[in-house]
Amino acid sequence: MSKHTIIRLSRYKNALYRFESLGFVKVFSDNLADAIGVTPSQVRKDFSMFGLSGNKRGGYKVDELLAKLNEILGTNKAHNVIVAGAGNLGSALIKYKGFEKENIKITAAFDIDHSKGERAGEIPVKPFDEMQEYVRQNDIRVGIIAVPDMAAQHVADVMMAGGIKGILNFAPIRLRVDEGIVVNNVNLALELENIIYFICVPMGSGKGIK
Amino acid sequence: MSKHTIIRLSRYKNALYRFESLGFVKVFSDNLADAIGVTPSQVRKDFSMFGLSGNKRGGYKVDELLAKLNEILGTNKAHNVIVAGAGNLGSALIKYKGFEKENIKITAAFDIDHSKGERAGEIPVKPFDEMQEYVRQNDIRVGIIAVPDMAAQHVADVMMAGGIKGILNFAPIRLRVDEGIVVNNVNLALELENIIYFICVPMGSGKGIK
DNA sequence: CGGATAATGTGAAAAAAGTAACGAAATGCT
DNA sequence: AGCATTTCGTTACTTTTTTCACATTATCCG
Ligand SMILES: NC(=O)c1ccc[n+]([C@@H]2O[C@H](COP(=O)([O-])OP(=O)(O)OC[C@H]3O[C@@H](n4cnc5c(N)ncnc54)[C@H](O)[C@@H]3O)[C@@H](O)[C@H]2O)c1
Ligand SMILES: NC(=O)c1ccc[n+]([C@@H]2O[C@H](COP(=O)([O-])OP(=O)(O)OC[C@H]3O[C@@H](n4cnc5c(N)ncnc54)[C@H](O)[C@@H]3O)[C@@H](O)[C@H]2O)c1
Repeated sequence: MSKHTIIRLSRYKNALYRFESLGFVKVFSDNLADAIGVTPSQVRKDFSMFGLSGNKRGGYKVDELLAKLNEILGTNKAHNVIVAGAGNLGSALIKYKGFEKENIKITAAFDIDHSKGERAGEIPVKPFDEMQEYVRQNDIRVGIIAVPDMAAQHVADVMMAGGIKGILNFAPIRLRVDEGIVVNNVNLALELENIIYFICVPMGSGKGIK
Repeated sequence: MSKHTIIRLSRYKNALYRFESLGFVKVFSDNLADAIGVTPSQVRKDFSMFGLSGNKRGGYKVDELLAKLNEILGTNKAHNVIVAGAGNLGSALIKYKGFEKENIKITAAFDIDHSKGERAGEIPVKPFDEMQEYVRQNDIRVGIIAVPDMAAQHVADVMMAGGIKGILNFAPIRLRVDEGIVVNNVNLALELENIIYFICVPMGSGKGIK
């Protein structure tokens, strides 16, 4: 199943929560399409791929659809996540409350610098040495890498050794991982570069215009 | 030109810097392909779309290719960027040194909370009221949104009113923007959800397997 | 110097993703 | 109840993206 499809499912889900809080009890493919910026066909096709069906004229029932999407996406169950690196970015993530409403909970952070222990809110910042054992004991499946580039591969290796299956990586390098390990990279410099390219091109050199 | 192509160009560029620092003077499409995880054909096709050419047997000269990529991507010129919101995420961004090596500089941050002024390093945190004028006077073209969801659309509107053309948005909402404005969204909860889906599926319900 | 080789550049083929179109079924209205 | 209407679900089509394949040409080496 394509990654893009899954991303859209998450977006539908978020849109549905907004519709729900607005008092909607049913939605049409048009509504969802507008909400996330795709065509109604796309919505229906995405749904049909997962056997999500509505009523021929009544659209989709918001609560049912939400329940099914949460089940498909795994967001009906709680997921515990750890963070490696409690520096600038790591502490921002630790303090963020927004993950919990998606049923995702950061349970611990790990850093080689012990002094980071204090300043990161409620979530404990533990010594990095303890990470692998913590991961194993608590059956953690997802880890976030927020350490400097040079340390990222090593951290990934330790995560995998502990049994982690998915990594969200903020370091601007390509991690070498075992078969079956899922890695999503967030490269912010690259996002900015990308924006810069697209705002420069239209008035730009003439190169690169199709 | 496709966004994905541009992202790959940025990746090639990063890989090339690493090759350069390793002493490489020329590279082949194979090297670049391995480095960023695509096929050699893809590399050559990407390059050919921008008239980037190498030598039939000697590959590509690293320094020349880098110069051309930097020109195409706009990274040969410095770009000034502002941040709205100097909270957890905003301050992490402000303190990050990594953007400067891509010739991107955060010149100011803006927050409605004046007390944020102190704790954000060298870059000044100014009152949000001053943002629009600052953007205009300094000809800022790119803004980063790191304010709470509810404030994000308003911040985007002010940015656009000041003349900003590209937005990197961390708030988990879809911004409504004028024609021609480029928006890149970074939705971290969604990235985590996505990872969770893909690590759950293989052993999962059997649903959703193609 | 000339043939062997290795790597490019590109057009054609394949695959993937997205869009449109339309029959079928549920709803509401008279 | 019957009819008109609306919206789904699915199939067929279009567009985009990626991969393949190979002619072309620069380089190496005897
Ligand atoms: N801060 C940002 O806004 C930002 C933006 C883009 C990318 N990034 C990337 O995110 C990562 C983290 O950035 P940051 O600004 O938080 O850096 P930082 O230097 O503030 O924090 C890194 C933390 O990792 C810890 N650390 C170092 N080596 C470690 C190891 N082997 N094991 C465990 N912990 C270790 C350090 O003690 C430090 O606390 C970097 O790879 C950076 O390139 C950050
Ligand atoms: N912190 C994270 O790790 C994280 C993760 C995912 C998403 N996000 C998103 O990033 C955004 C920022 O998150 P955060 O954790 O830094 O929040 P935060 O609450 O720490 O910081 C938000 C800052 O924005 C300021 N602000 C509020 N309204 C404003 C306005 N109208 N104009 C200017 N400034 C204003 C506040 O004073 C505050 O300093 C949010 O949209 C959040 O959903 C953050």
